Amino acid sequence: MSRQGVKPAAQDRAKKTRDKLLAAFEALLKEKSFEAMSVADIAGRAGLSVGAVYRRFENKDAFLPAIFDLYRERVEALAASPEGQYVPDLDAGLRVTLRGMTAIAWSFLKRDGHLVRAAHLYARLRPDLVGDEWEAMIEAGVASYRQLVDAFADEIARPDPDEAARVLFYLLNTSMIEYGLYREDGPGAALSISDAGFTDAMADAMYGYLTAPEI
Amino acid sequence: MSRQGVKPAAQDRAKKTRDKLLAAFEALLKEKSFEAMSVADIAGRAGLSVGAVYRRFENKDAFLPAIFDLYRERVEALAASPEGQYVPDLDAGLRVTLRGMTAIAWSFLKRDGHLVRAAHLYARLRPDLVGDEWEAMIEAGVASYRQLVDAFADEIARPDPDEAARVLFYLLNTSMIEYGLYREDGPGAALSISDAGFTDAMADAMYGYLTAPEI
Amino acid sequence: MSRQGVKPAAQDRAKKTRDKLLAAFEALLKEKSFEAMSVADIAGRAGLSVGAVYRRFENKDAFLPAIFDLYRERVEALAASPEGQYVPDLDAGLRVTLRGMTAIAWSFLKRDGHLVRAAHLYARLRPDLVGDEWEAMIEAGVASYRQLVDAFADEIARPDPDEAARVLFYLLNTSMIEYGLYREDGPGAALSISDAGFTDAMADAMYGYLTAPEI
Amino acid sequence: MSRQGVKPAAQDRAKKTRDKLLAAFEALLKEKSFEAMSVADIAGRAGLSVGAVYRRFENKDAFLPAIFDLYRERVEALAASPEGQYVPDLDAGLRVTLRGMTAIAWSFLKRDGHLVRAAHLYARLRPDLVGDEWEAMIEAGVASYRQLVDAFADEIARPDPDEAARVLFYLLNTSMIEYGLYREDGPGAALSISDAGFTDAMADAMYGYLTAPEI
DNA sequence: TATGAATGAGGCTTCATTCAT
DNA sequence: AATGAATGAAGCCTCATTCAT
Repeated sequence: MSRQGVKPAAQDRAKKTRDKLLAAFEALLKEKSFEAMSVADIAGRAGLSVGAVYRRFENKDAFLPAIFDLYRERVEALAASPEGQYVPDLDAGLRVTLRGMTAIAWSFLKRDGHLVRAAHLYARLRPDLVGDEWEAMIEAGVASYRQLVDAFADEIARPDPDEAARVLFYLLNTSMIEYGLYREDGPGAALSISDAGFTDAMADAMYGYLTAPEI
Repeated sequence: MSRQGVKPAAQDRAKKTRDKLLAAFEALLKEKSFEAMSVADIAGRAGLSVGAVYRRFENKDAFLPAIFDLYRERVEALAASPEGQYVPDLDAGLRVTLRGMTAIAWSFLKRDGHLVRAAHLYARLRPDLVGDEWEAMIEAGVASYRQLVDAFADEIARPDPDEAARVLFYLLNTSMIEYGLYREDGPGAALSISDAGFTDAMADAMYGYLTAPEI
Repeated sequence: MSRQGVKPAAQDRAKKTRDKLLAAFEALLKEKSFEAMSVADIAGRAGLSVGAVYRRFENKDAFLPAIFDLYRERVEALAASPEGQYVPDLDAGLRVTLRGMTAIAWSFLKRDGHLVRAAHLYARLRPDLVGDEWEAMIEAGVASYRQLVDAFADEIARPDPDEAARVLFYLLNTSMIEYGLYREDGPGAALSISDAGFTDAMADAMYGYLTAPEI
Repeated sequence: MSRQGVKPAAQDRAKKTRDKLLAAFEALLKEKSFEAMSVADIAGRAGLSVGAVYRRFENKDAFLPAIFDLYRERVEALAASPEGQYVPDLDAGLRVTLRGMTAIAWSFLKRDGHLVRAAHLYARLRPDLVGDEWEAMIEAGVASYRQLVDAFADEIARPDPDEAARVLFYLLNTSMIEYGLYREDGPGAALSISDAGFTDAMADAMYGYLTAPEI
């Protein structure tokens, strides 16, 4: 029987196995780092055997790209959800809108931070394996910031809206993640501030960047 | 007074060995991650045997705190050097001063980024071993920002100067490091911008944070 | 009922491997001490890889309790065999019966002395790991001596039959083992005597203990 | 300067160093087994350097014979002391005399058991290194028992006095050591008896052996 | 001569991967 | 297809011994 001729039932089963493995992998990601996790761990958590893992994944490293798949999936789910609709509220103004955005980003981090953490970590530790997984995510993010920049063009002093959107994307991600994921284990430990105070401060920084007049 | 029962000559040799090991360790840190580095690697790079490593370091993990020692050492060296003297130039104003600071931070990153990278990475991966290494560094950094905040109190809208200094410390570190160390392997890939453009943008964000009026 | 989720075939294989390892371990025990034996030795002797050892035994020390398992197994096999049936022969009398017992113990030592040696050695060297392995063996042994003490109550002068059985157990074990296992390497070197002469002498000592009148 | 020409002062120093090492070795023997003890341990305990150890002892194993030297030394000291004079008291009789002997042996074990333990252990574990250290000790011991056998020839039924003395030596050593040194970690755990009860029981066993009539 | 630093073989253990069933 | 047993390279660490100072 040809490869294409795999029966739907078999395909279903194969997919179900893969999903079980990915779910197990994600669950473990909440508990330990990728290195600290053995293939047997993943298999066991999925209720499968080690051999089954190697039927679905070429090797352990093949799980790393899955981090980005899951990450993207959650971002898209957020974007599609009502919660994620930060429609630029022109009446409220840029600053308030930015505060709304940082608050949403914060809640995303609280929920799916393990994926964000893993994505950032392995982009650093194994850049070769991560490859261009970032690009699609970045471009999607930048595009949505571009909408915001365009919507509030009046308030914004930056001459290049694309660059502004990119800096915005960079600043939001960077500033939120460090504190949201590693508060006590890095520069975030300097802060003694409430969560809302923090997200507002970051929004203000972005606001300041966007509205600072040319020197 | 010399260490009990250890002759000065022996002490010298011991120190020289330790220094060789630390130099080898730091060199390897530029090439690979701590996990990817074996004790034999460190010994070989230092021109020593494995046993010599274990005479100076209790175990492999004992090298991790050394990352912070080296980091601190370099920060102090910078602070003591003419280059590191960003005396608040009251005439130039806050914004220009901040740009000067981000530029200095940038050059530090270009030179000693491997230490910064390692410090951030292992603060995340091995928080237990890193302990309170951050604290002293953080407090020193915050203190110097506090001077700046006080010097430019007129321009600054934030009501709490200590909090402002802390957010400043956090923002500077976070925003510079991500781009300086991982440009292509994270959100930094969104940016297509010159180095100076980047450091200025980050300075502007900090400026914006400091000067944004209360809502 | 089979172990959860483990097919009988796999179970068989697993057991076979464990048995191979134990056989190899026992064989090595005849040649060298536990410390002198590496895990690779055991694996090699069993025709297996090092990893296979660690699938069946948590670590090298986990082999130590096996010494006692094997020991017990052999004692039980002896007790179940015709040779091991030293039914108290009331007509022959206590002294002759004791001589029969020491002779049986002697032949056991000649056959399974390596286990006895290892058991005694590691009970001394690693008492923590041996734990209460002795207890069951001791109580079983004491119980069988108690039968003998009761059977020959007429001939025996000791007032407390339980204590008598315990001293008997102690004396038999102690006196036989030293000479049987280490003849030339300890106090046993003092003796120049035939095997039968030795076992008879030990039996006489036990007889003397049992029959000595109260002072 | 020729080897013989070593000055007395230097010889003194050499001897003092050796003595310090032996004292340290013996002290460590009370705490841990020979294998568990490193050369650095011995040197450190003696307040000397590792190199100094290797100047006095060819290698670590060269300490093993010292166990027997110390053992012998203590036995001789006991024999020379008033306490050790178990002059056969003909009036008291053989059985009482034997009880006196086991009591003396017991007190020796309580004091110098660490040497006895080590001697027995390494005679087993390293018979090659121990060589004929036992012989002199054995012959000395046997000789003293021979005196006793001769003194009480009337009470003793054994036809061969030399053999009797040898069995006596063997039984005393063997039966006392096991209980005195390893009570809980071997057959001795079977006994629940007072110290005096134990030594008396062993004496009775020896008495029984000596007085049992020929069959 | 003494010190203690350096050596390096060898032991234990882990775990990604392969393979027999 | 699935299972889980087996493999074996590779890493960490110890410590007897040697050697530079």
